[in-house]
Order: sequence, then C-alpha cells, then structure tokens
Amino acid sequence: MAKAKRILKWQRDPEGMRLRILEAAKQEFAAHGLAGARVDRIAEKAGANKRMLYYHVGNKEDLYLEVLEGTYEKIRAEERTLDLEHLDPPEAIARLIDFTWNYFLRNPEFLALLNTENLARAKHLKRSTKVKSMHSPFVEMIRAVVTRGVESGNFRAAVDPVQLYISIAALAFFYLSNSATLSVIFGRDLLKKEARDERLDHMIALVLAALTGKSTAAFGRMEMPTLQPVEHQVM
Amino acid sequence: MAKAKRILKWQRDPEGMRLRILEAAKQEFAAHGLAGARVDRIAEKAGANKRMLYYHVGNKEDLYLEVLEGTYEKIRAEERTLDLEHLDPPEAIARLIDFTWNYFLRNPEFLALLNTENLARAKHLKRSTKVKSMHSPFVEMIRAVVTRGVESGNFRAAVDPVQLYISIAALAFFYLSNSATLSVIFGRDLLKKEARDERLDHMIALVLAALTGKSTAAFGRMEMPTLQPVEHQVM
DNA sequence: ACAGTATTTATCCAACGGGTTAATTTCTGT
DNA sequence: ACAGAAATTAACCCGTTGGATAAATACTGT
Repeated sequence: MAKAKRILKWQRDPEGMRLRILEAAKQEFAAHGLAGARVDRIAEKAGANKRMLYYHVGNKEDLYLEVLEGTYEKIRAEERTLDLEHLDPPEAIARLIDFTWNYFLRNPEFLALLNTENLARAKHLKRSTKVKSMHSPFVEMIRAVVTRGVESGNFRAAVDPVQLYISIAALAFFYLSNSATLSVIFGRDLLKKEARDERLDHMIALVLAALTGKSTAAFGRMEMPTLQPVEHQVM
Repeated sequence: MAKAKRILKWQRDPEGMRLRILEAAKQEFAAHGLAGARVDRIAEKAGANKRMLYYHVGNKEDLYLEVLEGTYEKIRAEERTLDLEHLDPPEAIARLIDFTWNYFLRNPEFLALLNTENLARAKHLKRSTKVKSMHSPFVEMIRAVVTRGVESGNFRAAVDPVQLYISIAALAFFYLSNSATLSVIFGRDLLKKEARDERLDHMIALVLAALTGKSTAAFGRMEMPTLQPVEHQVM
C-alpha cells in the first residue's frame, strides 16, 4: 500500500486526559470567563477532541463547576498547612496575609474564576455540596488565632474571624484582580517587584496596626513611598 | 379600510435614544460581562431596534467602552462633591469610606463592569484618553487629607494616597463584588442590613485605627459580632 | 409644499459555537 | 485470539449572534 501503516496512533490515558482537560478549562475560563470561554479552545489546549470533554466531564457548565470546586479545594488545602496555631498571634496573622497575597500572585486564575462566579451570582457554587463544607475549619483556624491574641493581650478586640478574613482577602484580591485598570487610571505599574513588596508591607501594617493598636516595624515603611513623586510615574 | 391608520407611529428622539441605549447596555454588560452580553437584549431593553445601536454608538465594543467611561466619570464626579478639605482628617477618611461603600452599594454595575474590564486586562480602558486624565485630582484630594492629618498629629504616618485609596476601595469592593460566593462559603447572608452596617463599621475602624493608632468608638463594636454563633447560620 | 436629511424599522445572512451522532481504535478479561 | 467495553476521532447539526442592507418614516429648512 502507498500509505504505510500509521506508526504511532494514540494511547489511552483516561486519568491524564481528564486532568489535562480540567487544567485547560481552568486556563480558558480564567482568561475569558464562562461566556467567553470556547469549548473548542479547551479541547485544543488539552490536546484532545471536543467530544472528550463531554465524555469525561460533561457539558460546559459541568466543566466549569468542576474547575471551580478544584480551585477552592486547592487554596483551602494549602491554608491548612500554614500551622498558625504555633505562632504568636501577630505573627500568625502576618503569615496568613503573606500566604494569601502570594497565593493570589501565584494563582491568578483563582481571582478570575471567583470574579466570573460572582458575575453569575454564585449560581453554580450554590449547587456544589463539596465547597460549603470545607470552610468551617478554616474559619475556626482564624478564630483560634484571634482568641489567643486577645487572651495574650496582643489584640485589642476579638474581631469576627469572617470579617477579618474578608478584609485580608480583600486587600490582596482587589489589588491584584484589578491591577490592570488600577495601573491605567493611576498611571503606574502595580505589578512590578517594588510595588508588590510595598503592597505586602502595607497590608500587613494596616491589619496588624488595627488589631494590636501598636505601630509595627513594617508600618514605619509606609512613610517612605509617599516621599516619591508618585503621580505621573509612567508605567 | 379594515386596518385603520396607525394612531401613534413613533417620534424622533436621538438624545433620549442614545441615553436609553447606554443605560440598557450598562445593565446588560454588568449582568453578563462583555462576552455574555447580547446586542439584541440591549436593543430590546432600550426599546429600540438593534440597528440603532450601530447608528448611535457603534459596534459592541465601542458601546462597551462608552459605558465604561461613563461609569468612571460618574463616580469621580460624585467624589469631587465630597468636600473633604473642610473636615478633620479622620472625619474626612471616614467620609470617604462611607461614600465609597454606599456608592458601591447603590451602583452594583460599577463593580461588575470593572471586573469585566479587568478580565480583559484593561484592554479597552487603555484605548481611552478620557479616563486617564480624571484621576490625578482625585489622588491629590486624598493626599491633601493625609498631609493635613500628619501635620495635625492625627495620623502617625504619611501613607501613599494611592495605596490608601486602593485599600479603602478594596475593603468595600471585594466584600460587595464577591458577596455571592462569600455568602455561600461562609453560610451567611452578607447583604442583609445588619451585615452591611457591621461591615461599614469594621472598615472605618480598621483604616482609622491603622492611620491614627487610636481605638475609635466604632472599633469597639468589632467585638460584638464574634459572640454570635457565626457558623452554619443559614442564609 | 417639497426636497433632502436624520432617524427608525424590517429582514437577512454568514460565521460561530455548543452539543450530538456514528464510526474507529485501543484495551481487558477469559 | 477474540468479544465486549472503554477511549478517541471525525463529521455534522442547528440555534444563536453580531453585524449588514435596504426600505420606510419623521423632521427641517426653504
């Protein structure tokens, strides 16, 4: 025959395929949102056929929910390894802030996915049974730190742990998630190394100052940036 | 004739039409994002024909940019009326926080539109000449407050005004923009009246405590919520 | 009145995009 | 070996959607 027998056809790899699909979907949903994501692109990025998505996961929305659940699972899992119990309360909070900040930096898709889900008013997340259950321990972890902080006299008031965590997440999330528009309107690159370092200092200083009522070493650094001619600094 | 002459046909109203189109587009883009927005729905909501969008504004992306610019213009315009110069620095900051919070509450489309634009990495905003220019005065307004606060001895450190504003916006923006997912994962309704009031107190207390180093009346209230059995409180 | 222009309506269409059908190929147990 | 199941491919279907064309209708100045 003119056409020789094809040498390498394909091998089966259901688990690998599934993972590649989910990873590709995560990238695609994060980059374009739910409506903007293209099933064909996901298939292509996964090195697969579009039919595979439906075979291994389900339709577009199922795919999306699975990605979202995996995303939450990942961050909460990493947080569990933080070992805050053995740190001084202020240290523990600083560590939580540091971790959150760096996690968001390392995982920009997380931010985008959450925004996408909130645009949908958490329609999909509400259907998820997995996600709801994984947050009580996390809240308790923070509550324990706060309680210790109050008892040891380090913290002035026993803040609501949910409120506190939302604030910590907010300071990091908003800065990074909105860095594109903020960089444009304020005319400076918020993602460059120095800006990032400065932001982390600022966040830790802000939260610890409020909790402890004392100025920290880091807080002192808040003075420095102001002296720079901050406006019109081209990106 | 069986079919009588149509009584009311239609009147011309170019300006009104344009406004209705932009308002409808704002709602649509905010509700569904750029990719999810439907040109037909915008036309319908505006009480217009789809052709009108193209006649009065341009294609979908032009429409989107115009909405976005209008959105920024509106918030910055309202901020200019805040009159922070005549307030005590801590009062001025509290007022800015209060305003920002309530503006976000009153204008949820603003949050959604910014998120959408950040998903697109500010691609459209970068094309806009209008938007960039309107922010220097705003930053200066905040800088002036901070400077006065330091001079009067109210504030411990001269924080970078951009950094400070980003933090203020972050505390309000993230809470509201992500209220859907946060309400699900923490199992409580973050948008109900008491929760909103509590949040505003918390934000003001947090920022002022960090700036002034002193506990405020509002900060005392941070203690209360913790005593509630916060977990598993059904929405 | 009436001609010319501005505004609005009524259709149409080509491309796209999610999802499906059916055929093909690899793997597994016996 | 081989039958049946699992995994993968190729091709197609059909409603949707952004955008375009052309015709109709209201307004304006003269």
